[in-house]
Amino acid sequence: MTNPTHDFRYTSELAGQIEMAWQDRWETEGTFHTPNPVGDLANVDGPAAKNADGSKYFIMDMFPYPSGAGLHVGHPLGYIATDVVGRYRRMLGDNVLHALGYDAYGLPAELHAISTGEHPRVNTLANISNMRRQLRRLGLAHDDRRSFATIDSEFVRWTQWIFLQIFNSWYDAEAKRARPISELIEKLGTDDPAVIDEHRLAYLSESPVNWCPGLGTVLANEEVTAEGRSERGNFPVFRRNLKQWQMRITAYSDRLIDDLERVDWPDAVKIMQRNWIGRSHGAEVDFASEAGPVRVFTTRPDTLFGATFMVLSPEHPLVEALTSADQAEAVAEYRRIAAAKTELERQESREKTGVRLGSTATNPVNGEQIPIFIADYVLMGYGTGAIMAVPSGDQRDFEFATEHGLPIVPTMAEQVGLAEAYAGEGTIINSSNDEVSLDGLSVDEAKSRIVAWLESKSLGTGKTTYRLRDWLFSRQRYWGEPFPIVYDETAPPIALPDDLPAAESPEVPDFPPNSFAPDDVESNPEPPLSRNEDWVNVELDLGDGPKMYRRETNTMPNWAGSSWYEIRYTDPNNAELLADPRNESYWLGPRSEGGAGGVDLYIGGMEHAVLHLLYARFWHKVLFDLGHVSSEEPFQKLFNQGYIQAYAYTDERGAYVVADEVVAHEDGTFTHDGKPVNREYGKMGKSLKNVVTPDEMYDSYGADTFRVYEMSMGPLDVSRPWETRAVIGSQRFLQRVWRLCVDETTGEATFTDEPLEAATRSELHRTIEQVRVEMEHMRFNTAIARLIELTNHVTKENVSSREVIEPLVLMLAPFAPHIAEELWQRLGHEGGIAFAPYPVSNPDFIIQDSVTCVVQVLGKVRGRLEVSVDVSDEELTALALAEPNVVKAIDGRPVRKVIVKAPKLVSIVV
RNA sequence: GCGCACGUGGCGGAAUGGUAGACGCGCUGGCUUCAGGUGCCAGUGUCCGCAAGGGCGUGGAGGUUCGAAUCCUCUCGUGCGCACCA
Repeated sequence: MTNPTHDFRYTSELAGQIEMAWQDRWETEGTFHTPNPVGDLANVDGPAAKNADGSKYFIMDMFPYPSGAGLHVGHPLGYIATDVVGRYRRMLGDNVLHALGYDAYGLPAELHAISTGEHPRVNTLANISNMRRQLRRLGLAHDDRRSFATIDSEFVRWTQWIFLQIFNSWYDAEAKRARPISELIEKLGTDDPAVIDEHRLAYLSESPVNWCPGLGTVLANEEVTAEGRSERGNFPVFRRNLKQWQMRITAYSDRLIDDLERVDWPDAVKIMQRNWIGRSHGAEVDFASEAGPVRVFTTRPDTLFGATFMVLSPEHPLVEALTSADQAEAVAEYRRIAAAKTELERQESREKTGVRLGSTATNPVNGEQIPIFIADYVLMGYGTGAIMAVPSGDQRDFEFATEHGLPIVPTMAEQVGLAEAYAGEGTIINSSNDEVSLDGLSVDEAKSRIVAWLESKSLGTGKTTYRLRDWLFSRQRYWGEPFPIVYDETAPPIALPDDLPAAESPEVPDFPPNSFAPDDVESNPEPPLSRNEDWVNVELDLGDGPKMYRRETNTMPNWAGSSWYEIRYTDPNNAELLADPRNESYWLGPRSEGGAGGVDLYIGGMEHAVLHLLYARFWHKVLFDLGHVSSEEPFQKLFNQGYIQAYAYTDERGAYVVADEVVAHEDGTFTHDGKPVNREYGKMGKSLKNVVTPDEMYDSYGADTFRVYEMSMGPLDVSRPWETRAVIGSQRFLQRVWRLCVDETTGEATFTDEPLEAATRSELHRTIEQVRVEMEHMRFNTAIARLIELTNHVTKENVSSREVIEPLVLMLAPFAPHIAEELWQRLGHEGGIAFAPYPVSNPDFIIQDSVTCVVQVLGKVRGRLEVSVDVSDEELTALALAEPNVVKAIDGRPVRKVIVKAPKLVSIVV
């Protein structure tokens, strides 16, 4: 403290002392230990016990990956927000569950292990403890008894258990739910693996998968970017036929789409999930050909009469059989070129190239012989890999037809005369045969009529297809959950029974690199675990006496742990069950009949809109079907927080310079070391030299100031730039609040027991009312603005009555809990503020005897009147028309109309 | 190309169709200080004016309305998502 007269000022040093003292006290007293209905966490000593009968409220953050780089100021944004909500709900009397775990499997730890030779667990645990320290200093009200990491052997055990539940179940399409595989065995009357394994929700299959040599592993579709590269590391990805584990997420396509209606999520995320699943309704239609029926999928069966040719994907299995001798060479050449193109090249070229096969197919609705082509704009991976081409109704077909001189037959009145395809609504024309006519119908009517006709003639069926593919679930990594699967000499996978110790990762002494040159197409996946013969070969007694088995050597993707962790928070130490049903249903169960249930508030970034959030919903639904959870959805309400961005600066060579040392000039330019630099806006990162850490904020301002600043920067869901120099404003605010209670020179209490004057009391109750509304809508920036206004008001008026200071401190508590606890104690309260009741506004105290009335003339404000709130329309009109400035603005013109919204507005039209 | 957001002072951002710019940063002036910093007080959209007051202002152009940042149409720009999905 540099100023001797202000020994008791709320400085960063004092804030730090207060904050750490309260953090210790919360920990030793178990303040945030939340009671469970049953089990080891049922009884708590702390103050949370008094909320045990309150309404339950389960909040979650998207848990962090414990990266070695530690946290920057952007990371805690969501954690502070959930903490504010949690602390607010506790003060409302809710029983709040809030804890934080760590998503600890992942590639960075494995790469670090490879480069250092140190076991990834060592580095990961060190990172977790560093992150814990950084987060503890923030004062988050977490129940630390419920924290875990996905690498904990107890947690892994349950991840493996869930895998086996999925492995041992099948999807009953009629009942629209998963059922135990034993019921399928009973139903089919066989336990032959060749039959049964086909139906498992987790299954091994040889199919085209994404092979990424650069990472040395296969990847899920969701992990591959549109450019055909890995989301992590940006390495090229190749399609390869490999035998891998898959999860039958496609069985849940409809439920994953339909149940989006039952959750409170941002539309943007819902739309992304719907697009990703990509459901389209249409029909499959068979076109007769010399090689047998060629089946196509179409969403527009109503345009069948306009199908003037067919196009197969170059990889379509019937291509050879349908190729005539004189086209054989051209077809082979086209297929060769198509095969050599990467996915990206195929997508980039929009030219409608293609080759005639030389044979024809029969359009089933009119018997016409139409030519068959192959073209690479038709993809083998969607629908049936073959289309009927309707150039009048599909722009791609139109372009192809124009290119190759093929007939274009309009089937929509709206398309006639257009120089392009017409895909909208309208009236069908040119569409009839001897048995059925679609002419004059709308698109929807025509669709159902033609599908009915096709079905009656066995020429086609109504059909729904999806873009979603099954989830590729195995990885060739060391640092992931091992599969609880072994093999004997007869190939089919064998589940390790529950009572046998599940496979733990072997302690491998070294981690040889297992990736390949990024473009090495010839390379093959090679699971690191397979090199460890001692681990791979294991003697087990699975019922037929002790025998040697080989373990599955692939590991699970790092999405596994995050696909079910919400369940474990409810009962983290349960050794017998995933979670006791009484705990699970209390915290996650539906709040009302027919509800989907789930976490009450889940806050995290947009980047998981598809990946994590889709996988977690899928696993949760399987567990629901199998009776292990009472909730159908894992997350009832989702909120995407924005990101804290930062400026970075490059010098003339393009190298990043330390952002902290850059000087801004009045003309909008920036210099570093006197030399001009360029500013760019984006992420915070070590390599960009613009990282600001929470630790720096704790040192310079304290955790409370940092929390208030992050919450007051703007709406939570909007991204915005970090500005360290603006943090001071939040500190000034807290200093003013402090000064209301504590004399900066003597440290003595400054508040009094005097009652408030009516005007200030009115201000207070108005503020309480407004702040409550803002809190309910998570508009923390405006809630804080209201608190600052109240503080400034009482500071200016020199009011120091506890009647206003106490509610102010209470409302401040969710944002700045440490200073609030400290002041609450100084105000003479013993019990701590975390569970003190949130202030309630009394409308009787809100007085408003006069209000400013605005007088508009032709929409422009021309005068203001101080009037009583209950002024009558007539009175107000008279007052307004008499106001000198208004008279001047009317300028003698006749008044045509007066609109009065008493008491706030009069609008005069002349 | 398609879809969804979003464009407000020097900056971050406030505004149930009704006083545009709450709150904060910055800036200017003052007090405090040997000084720097911290703190406190006052001012701060822009143009004209000593003032009273007035003109112009929410990316741009139209429209609806007594009244539009807010609703509608078009347009420009930025961000995000999807992308030959039949």
